[in-house]
Amino acid sequence: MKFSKATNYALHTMLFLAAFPPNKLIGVQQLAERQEVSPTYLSKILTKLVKAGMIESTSGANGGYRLKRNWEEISFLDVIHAIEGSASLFDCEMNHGSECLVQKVMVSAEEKMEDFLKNQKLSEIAKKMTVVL
Amino acid sequence: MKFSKATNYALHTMLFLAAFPPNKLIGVQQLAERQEVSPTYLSKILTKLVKAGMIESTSGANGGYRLKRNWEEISFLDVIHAIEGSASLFDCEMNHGSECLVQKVMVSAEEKMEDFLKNQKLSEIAKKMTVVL
DNA sequence: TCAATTATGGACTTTATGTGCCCATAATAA
DNA sequence: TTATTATGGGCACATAAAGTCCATAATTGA
Repeated sequence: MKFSKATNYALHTMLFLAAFPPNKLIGVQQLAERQEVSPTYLSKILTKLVKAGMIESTSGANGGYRLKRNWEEISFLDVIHAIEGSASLFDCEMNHGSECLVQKVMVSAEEKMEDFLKNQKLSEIAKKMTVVL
Repeated sequence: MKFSKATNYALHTMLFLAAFPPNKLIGVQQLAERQEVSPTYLSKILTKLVKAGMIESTSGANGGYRLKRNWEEISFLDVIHAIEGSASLFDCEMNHGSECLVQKVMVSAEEKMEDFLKNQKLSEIAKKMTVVL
């Protein structure tokens, strides 16, 4: 039961882009260097963010990534779901058909965490950060 | 990012024991049959609960497991920590030394979930359950 | 005391997933 | 056209979860 490193990379990348000059493109090379991760691996993660509609990419020389217009409303939870999926953290598997009380409690617990993460907007957190560009 | 099946088995076992006649011992065989899991695997999980001080075991014929005296105060979170450990769900690993804002947000989120689980006492949940002994 | 029963612990296999790399392909700019 | 950059498939490695097998210890009952 751990958040993946991929989620960590995704969150850091999004916050970095939030502090980066808007509309300016930045390549996966530079993003990868900052986080000390291989560009090939990071690019897989970025592709997921593209498909989730959070960032957009441009191929070719001087290409790269940048945030999409609606980025100010993107929350930590959105990023996490884009990388890890949105499935419940707890599967009961027993009690086929009938509802499981354990499951209900666990799902409620998970919702407490998600409600919090839903309110952590990238734009708000980025303001609090000191990013060295 | 998933809770393990082991945690599921542990929670179900604890709730079953809570609905079982107190002081009466029940063997791993019967507990395993209920949950459709192999007795050898379940016994590893039960040993963790014993070491965490939640249940006690007796070897030999007619031996088995039962709750310890303080069981009414045991929460879901206690059981989860006994099985999965108490480490944070999120490790930043970057920003050696300096604090990471992403890490702080994630830890806060985790605490929201844990605060909820801390208040879900086995005794309370067991009351709401219909267990067929 | 002996045999049956039950938990404990070590070592192992299997399976799944995360992490990371390599290379071919597509798209774009100079 | 060539250099650059993203995309995608496939492969390899590491790690952890899930589960098995067997030896050992403890306890009960005959």
